[in-house]
Amino acid sequence: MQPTHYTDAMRRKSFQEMHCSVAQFLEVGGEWWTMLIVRDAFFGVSRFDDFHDRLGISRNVLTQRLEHLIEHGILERAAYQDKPVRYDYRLTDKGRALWPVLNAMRQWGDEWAAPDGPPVIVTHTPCGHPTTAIHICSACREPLTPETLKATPGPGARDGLLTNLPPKATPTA
Amino acid sequence: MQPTHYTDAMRRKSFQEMHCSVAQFLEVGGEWWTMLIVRDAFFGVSRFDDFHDRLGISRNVLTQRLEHLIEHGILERAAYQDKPVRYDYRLTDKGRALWPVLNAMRQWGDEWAAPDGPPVIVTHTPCGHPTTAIHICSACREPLTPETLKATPGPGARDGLLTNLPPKATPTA
DNA sequence: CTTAGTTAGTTGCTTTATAGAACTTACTCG
DNA sequence: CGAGTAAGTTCTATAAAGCAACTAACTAAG
Repeated sequence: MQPTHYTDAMRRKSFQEMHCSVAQFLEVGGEWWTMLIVRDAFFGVSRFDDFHDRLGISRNVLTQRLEHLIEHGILERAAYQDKPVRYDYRLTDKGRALWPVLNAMRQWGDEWAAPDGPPVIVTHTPCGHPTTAIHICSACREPLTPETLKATPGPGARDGLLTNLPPKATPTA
Repeated sequence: MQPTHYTDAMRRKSFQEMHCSVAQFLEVGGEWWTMLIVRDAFFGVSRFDDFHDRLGISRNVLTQRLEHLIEHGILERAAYQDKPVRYDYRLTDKGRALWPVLNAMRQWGDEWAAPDGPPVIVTHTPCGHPTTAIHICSACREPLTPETLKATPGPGARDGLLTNLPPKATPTA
C-alpha cells in the first residue's frame, strides 16, 4: 500500500527534550566531525583553513559545525585582524570542560582500537610520567566501576529514563 | 561554471585512517543515536522494541545501529527463545569499557546543560555517597587537568596529528 | 478456528545532511 | 598587474535519517 502523506518536516530528531545529560552532551557534541574539531582546538588549532586542512572536512560542513559550537558556547570567535576581518576560534571554559570526555574517548580507543599502539602519549608534567586518567569516587576516592554504582532520579528527572525499565535492569549510567 | 563531473560515490567519510584514538572511538560510537543505545544497554535494556520505545528511534536506523555495534564488538546477540528465534542485545567487555566515556558525557551535561538539576544521581554503593568521577594521574594520583599535560607521538603515531600544528599550539589531548 | 497481540525486522518514500569542487570577496605581496 | 591567502558561500550528487506501512512467525484469547 502507498504511504499516506507527509505533512510535517522530517528533520533529524533532537535529543534536547530527553531530560538526560548524555543526550544534552550529544546535542552539542554528538554530530559527525564535532569532537574532532574540539580535539584540534585542544591541540591549539584555531583557524578555518587549519581545521579544514588537518581534518579533510568539507568547507560547508566545517562552517556549520563551527557555528553550532559557537551557538552552544563551546567556541568563541576572536578577531585577529581587520580588513578583512579574520577570526580565531578558541575554546571557552565550557569547551575546555569537554576535556574529560575527549580523554575518555582517547583512552578507550588506545585500549580497544589501536593495533599499532597509542598514536599519542600523554605526559603529566608535574610528575613527569606518562599518564592515563583513573576515575575515582569524589566521596571516598576509591576507583569507580559501573557495577559499584546505582542510578536514582535527580531534581531534573522526568518520566521515562529510569522508569519503564525491564525488570532485571541494573541502572549504572 | 558547471561543476565537472561526479564519478566517485560520495559516502560519508570514515575516521579510521586518521591514526587518532579519538577518531577510532568516533568510528564506533560517534554516529547519531549510538551512544544513547549504549546508555540504555547500561540501564539493562536489551531488546529491539524496548530500545525503540524508549528512544523513539526509527526502526530501520535502530537495526543499522545494532548491527554496527555488533560488528565492532560493543554488543553481542544472545537468543533468549527459539521459534521464532529472538535475541537480547548485551554489552561485551569492550562495550562496558565505554562507561568512562558515557560518564564523562553525563557529568559534562549535568554541569553545563542541566538547568533543572541533574536528571540522574549516581550513588557509589561501597561508600554509600552520591558521587562524581574525579580524574587522577595513574602515576602520581594527583587530579588531571589539560594544562598539566603534554602530548607526544606514540608507537601508533603517523604524520599529521601532532605535526603541522600552528606555532603557538599546546597539545593536551 | 479465527482474531488479536507480540516481537523483530524490512520496504518504500520523503526530507535532511554530507562530500566535493568551483566560485566569491577582500585583502597582501612582489 | 597578477598571484597568493583566508574564510566562506554556492552548486550538485549521493548518503543518511524519519515515518509509516507491511511481513513473518509465532502465542493467547474467545
